[in-house]
Amino acid sequence: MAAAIAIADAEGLGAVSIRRVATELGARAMTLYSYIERKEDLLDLMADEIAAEVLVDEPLPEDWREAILTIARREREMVLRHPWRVDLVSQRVSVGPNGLRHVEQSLAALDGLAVDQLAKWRILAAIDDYSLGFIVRESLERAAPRRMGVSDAERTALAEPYMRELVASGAFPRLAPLIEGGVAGADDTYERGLNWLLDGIESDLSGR
Amino acid sequence: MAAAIAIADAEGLGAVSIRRVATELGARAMTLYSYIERKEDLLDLMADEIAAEVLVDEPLPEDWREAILTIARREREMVLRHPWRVDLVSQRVSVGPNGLRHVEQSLAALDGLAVDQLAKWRILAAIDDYSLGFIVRESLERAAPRRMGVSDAERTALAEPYMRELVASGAFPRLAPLIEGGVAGADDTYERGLNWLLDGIESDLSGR
DNA sequence: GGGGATCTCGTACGCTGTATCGCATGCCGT
DNA sequence: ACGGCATGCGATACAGCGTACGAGATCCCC
Repeated sequence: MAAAIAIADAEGLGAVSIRRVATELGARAMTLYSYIERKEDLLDLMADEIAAEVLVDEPLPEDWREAILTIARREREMVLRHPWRVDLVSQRVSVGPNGLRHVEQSLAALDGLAVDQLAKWRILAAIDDYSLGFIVRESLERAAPRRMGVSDAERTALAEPYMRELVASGAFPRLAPLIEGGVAGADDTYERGLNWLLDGIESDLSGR
Repeated sequence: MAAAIAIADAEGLGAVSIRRVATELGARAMTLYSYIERKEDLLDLMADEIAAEVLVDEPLPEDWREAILTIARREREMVLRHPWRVDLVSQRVSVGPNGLRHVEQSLAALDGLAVDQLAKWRILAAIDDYSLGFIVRESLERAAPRRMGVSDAERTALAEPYMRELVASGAFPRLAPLIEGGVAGADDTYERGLNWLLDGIESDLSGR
């Protein structure tokens, strides 16, 4: 598991093959099958292993919003450390021990709220959905240049006239200025969206 | 492209191999390489093709929240029709013509808002992130039973004692009742979360 | 010391994406 | 009408994948 995670961290999930992991361990491919039944099991184990990294050790803040933000930040940081996590997101339901501990801790963050468990569950689901979406998109944007390999400048060069044509076509009057100007923006995007969502939840809780 | 989409709809993205698509077209594998350079190109084309399905034909509602909801619903419906879309989400940045038209239309939904383009961009990003996260999670949950194939009952049988042990262990006091009771819940989860987010955005816009 | 269980892994099968190259076809200029 | 060339199809092949099967080696226990 540790070997597989090391490979994935360094070279991406695509580099994690049974043979490769075995080699890294000084063994042969089929040896791994003494410990796992299929490759998917290894992926599940990897996911749960890094899920431990989002667990908050110190006591959670009293304020539920601060508690949620603390956890959410750790989720994001974890994925930045292990970008391959997003590749698993769309294909494996991960409910290992550490994943469950994380859910339990997220529920604990809402201890102060005077609503029933189901309501808390729904609140968490919404927050998780936003987090997941943001993290996937962020990861993708970070990975995009790297994925293109050496062709980075080349792709940009190819994209240039394409963009220029789009702008010139006049079919995208609202999008065009954003492309031309670039959408740099500060890096507080994650927390801004999260706070919008928390604001909405809070105002709903307080009877709107 | 149409052949590939048909295969993916019916059997999942995993069934879309070059040979398979070629066979479906009465051709041989290498023939496809006359039209695409690599398989990734085909995937990009497929993604942009179905992106057309989220474009709203009729005029958008005046109210920006209604307009956003209209578009968001179409996104979700599209992915329900083509669940394999989520498999692409974590590996391809898709900016084909239809994808761009979709972005332009989303910006148009915010025409009524009195903020600059960058602010609109940020609002859209937050909404998109939530949508993406929800849709990925929903898709995953729908796919999970199917993915396990015949072992559906078998897996449930395996999971049963595991869950029982978790509940009994007392390590998950908040999670346990949710597991025991099941988390059915109504199916308006998507729009509830979306509305929370829109509430937060709106109150921010109105000067809080 | 014998025997049974356990762990390792050599081999092989069917699958993947795609590089290379031979062939057949059709169009074009003379 | 005919020769030559461009174009597109596809056969073959290669390196890689996950993993089923079963042989061999090792270790432990009676």
